[in-house]
Amino acid sequence: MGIARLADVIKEEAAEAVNSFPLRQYRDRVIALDASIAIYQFRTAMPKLFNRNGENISHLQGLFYRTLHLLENGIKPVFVFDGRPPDLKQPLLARRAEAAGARRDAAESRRAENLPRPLKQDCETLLSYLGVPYVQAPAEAEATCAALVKSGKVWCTATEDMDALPFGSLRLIRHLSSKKNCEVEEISLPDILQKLGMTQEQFVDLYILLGCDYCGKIWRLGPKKALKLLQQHGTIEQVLQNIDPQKHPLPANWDLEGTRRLFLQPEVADPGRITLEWRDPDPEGLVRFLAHEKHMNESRVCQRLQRWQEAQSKPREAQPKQRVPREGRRQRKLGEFFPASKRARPPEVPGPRPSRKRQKLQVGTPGEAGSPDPGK
DNA sequence: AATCTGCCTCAAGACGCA
DNA sequence: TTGTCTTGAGGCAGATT
DNA sequence: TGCGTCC
Repeated sequence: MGIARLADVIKEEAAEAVNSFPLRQYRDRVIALDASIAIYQFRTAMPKLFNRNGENISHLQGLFYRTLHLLENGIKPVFVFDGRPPDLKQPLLARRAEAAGARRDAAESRRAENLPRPLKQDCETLLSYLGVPYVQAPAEAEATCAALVKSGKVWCTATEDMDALPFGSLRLIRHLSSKKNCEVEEISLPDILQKLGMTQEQFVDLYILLGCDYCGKIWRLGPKKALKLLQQHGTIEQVLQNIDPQKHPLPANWDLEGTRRLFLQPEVADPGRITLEWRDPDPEGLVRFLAHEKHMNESRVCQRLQRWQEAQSKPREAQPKQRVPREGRRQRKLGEFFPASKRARPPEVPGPRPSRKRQKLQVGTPGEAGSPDPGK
């Protein structure tokens, strides 16, 4: 995969493009996250948590905790859901499916990339109660994240996946989830291009030569040579004319043009038609959904919400100028929602579902909020 | 000596208590 | 009743230039 | 800080 290689190339050849900032620097920033990757992580990295109905709820717990963590830090998250994987990815998915063993039909492999439907709906419901917007991408989530960044609606993409850079995300941050060091690594695409002396088109060519997900790689052409040759000759076509085709055979079915197009003109949600709005989390709805409907441990949910609310009422260290009345924020008191002791659990049945108002894309003002540039 | 490939492994999330 | 074994990163050996 | 637990 080109991902590790690209990270290495950037660190070695364009170290200036990589910086570390404390999470606090991103207060009031809008950050796009690939929902599918996050959810996949929660389902694999966490032990399986089954509620009394036998449903796996790892992803809900993970998403709940992580999102609150972001909100507590003043970050405005936007979750972007994957759409249909591009056709060029089909061979890759098929290969994965084949490697996985039993899966045989194409439909199966197609679905493997997307989240199962109920899973996704649960996440959307949870995000709605958290007051966090989400966007459905027509194809690759990373591509739509990049488009949102380019449009200015979003400050950066948070992902471990380097794909966002060839898609044109101007800023990419990594290690957002690790809570320990609380330091986030930010990679600046313009800085990379400047340092490498490349255009975005050439950068995409570089990514292709490093061996991206969508097409194979040229035999015996590694990161060092690929970079040097591209800087020297400008395009892959020119590079090919300057290497020995015997020693560097092309991969089979190498769709160079298709892959380029995929990165340079990807199918994305139109940022102009998307408005993002954040609301305060709805504690009552969260308890109803997570604890009563999904049977997450109620006291855990309440405890976490309480912590969140305490953080809310604290003055912000990041903006000492702004005097926020200590007690005053318009948060309602938690006690109103939660029975003081957890014994007051309502009867089994969730009853009529909490009105599942689907907020498609919430309307409101984009979180274009200005705080000083964390990037410098 | 530098570079590339292949193969191996490991671990992965967030909480709270000690 | 309940899954799955993916994905990326780092290290090392050995081949190729 | 490390480690057991989360359903």
